Amino acid sequence: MSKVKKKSSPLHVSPQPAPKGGKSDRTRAAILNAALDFVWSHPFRDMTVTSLMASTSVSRSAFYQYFSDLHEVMETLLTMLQEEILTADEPWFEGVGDPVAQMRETLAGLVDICYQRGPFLRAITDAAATDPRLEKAWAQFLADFDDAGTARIEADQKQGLIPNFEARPVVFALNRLYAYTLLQAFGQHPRKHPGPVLDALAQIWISTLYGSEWLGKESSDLVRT
Amino acid sequence: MSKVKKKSSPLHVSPQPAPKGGKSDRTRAAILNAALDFVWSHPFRDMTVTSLMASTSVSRSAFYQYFSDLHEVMETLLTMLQEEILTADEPWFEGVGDPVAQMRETLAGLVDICYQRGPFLRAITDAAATDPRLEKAWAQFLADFDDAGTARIEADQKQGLIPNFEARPVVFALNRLYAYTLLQAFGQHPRKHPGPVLDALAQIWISTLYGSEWLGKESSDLVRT
DNA sequence: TTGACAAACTGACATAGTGTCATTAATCTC
DNA sequence: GAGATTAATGACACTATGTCAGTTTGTCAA
Repeated sequence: MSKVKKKSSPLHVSPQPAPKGGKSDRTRAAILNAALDFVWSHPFRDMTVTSLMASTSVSRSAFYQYFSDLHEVMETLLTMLQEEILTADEPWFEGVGDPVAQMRETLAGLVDICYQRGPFLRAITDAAATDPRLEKAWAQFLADFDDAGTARIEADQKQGLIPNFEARPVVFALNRLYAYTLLQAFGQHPRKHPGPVLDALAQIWISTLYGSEWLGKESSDLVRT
Repeated sequence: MSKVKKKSSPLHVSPQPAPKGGKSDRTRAAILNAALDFVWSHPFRDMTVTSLMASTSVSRSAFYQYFSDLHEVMETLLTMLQEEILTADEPWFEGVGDPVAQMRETLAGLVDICYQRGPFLRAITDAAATDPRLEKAWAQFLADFDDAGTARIEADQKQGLIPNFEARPVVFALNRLYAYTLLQAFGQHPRKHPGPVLDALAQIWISTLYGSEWLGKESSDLVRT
């Protein structure tokens, strides 16, 4: 199940250095990297086409041959993040074994990614506030988790592992819990420590779904700080 | 404890029609109302000073005698919302009686307000993404709830009503759960039905803090739909 | 009623950022 | 190396912002 994927640089994904297709888009990659660099230490609202292209070797107008605007850049980066997340281990969403152990592992993995990518994630949601397309893409990103989580819970309910409540609204709320807690904890420097954040999230998910009797051991050692 | 406050119009707060101080700011009120009207049916990103002032009887430049920019308008409205919320009943945050019953009541009250003000709340957070001052104000708004919730939980822990975990990170997460679930459920037309949303939130809060044995009756009848 | 002072408002301007386009420069192919 | 295709550029038009000098409106004392 787990494809081993080489972890990319802590600062930013290196976007297709020698891509497929017809175009030899070194400039495109430079723009994406410039955006990642920028967003690591500045809020998205301060990003302009001018400031972005200043850190490349080409002129401002070249930007428009690769992207129609800044939001399209962010949308591209969101897609990359999505791939990174989908490649990671998420046993709870698919597995059929011990749900509590799988839940801990899944939560820890997502916390780890969001800790690494915090400011960048933050930039995506900030950007989504000013663009309908990106807003939709972000909403869809969350909605996919809603579907997967609902499916898993309904399966566990059939097995009697989880009491019979209406799964979808609970998953909706738990996913917003997840996304926006991580966003606010890790989206800005200085980031909070991931340990206590993970503990809190695991506690809430597990006691809501499986009952507080499962809350034995701390899980913060599953994430590298 | 509960001051009875007349409920303002479902569409928008009527901002100080005959205020204190020196200025006879009818125009100021007109601007605030125009902003509320606008934001009820359009995303904040489409709001411009021109479009706002078009629905008043004065010119665009008059705007700048009352507010330095659009974000300051939103900040003013956030303050009003804050007052509305602080005036509402929130027995859980202050009370000392039966915590589960108080929790349900508090949650129901907040769900109700957020349902009424959904698109407006949404506009505030969208606007916060593009302005440091407003961003800070919104963060402080949430932080106040973090403090109040932490205090209540620590008190209940001393009484043995809640197990001894570290309260602050859990409250932080639960408040993000709360805020962003309501925001995404009610922030856009068509809004979700408040009933299932409240049920999900109550279930998560109560089973996390007091244990799932308290999850007897549905609480959705506490909110008017 | 008039004059004078302040408050409220306005039109015109300077600025910043966006997105487009005709043109030039670079690179590849034969 | 000539021609063709791709990449990059500078100049322009446009939108929205925020400022300011100046005009209108309202109030009140003489």
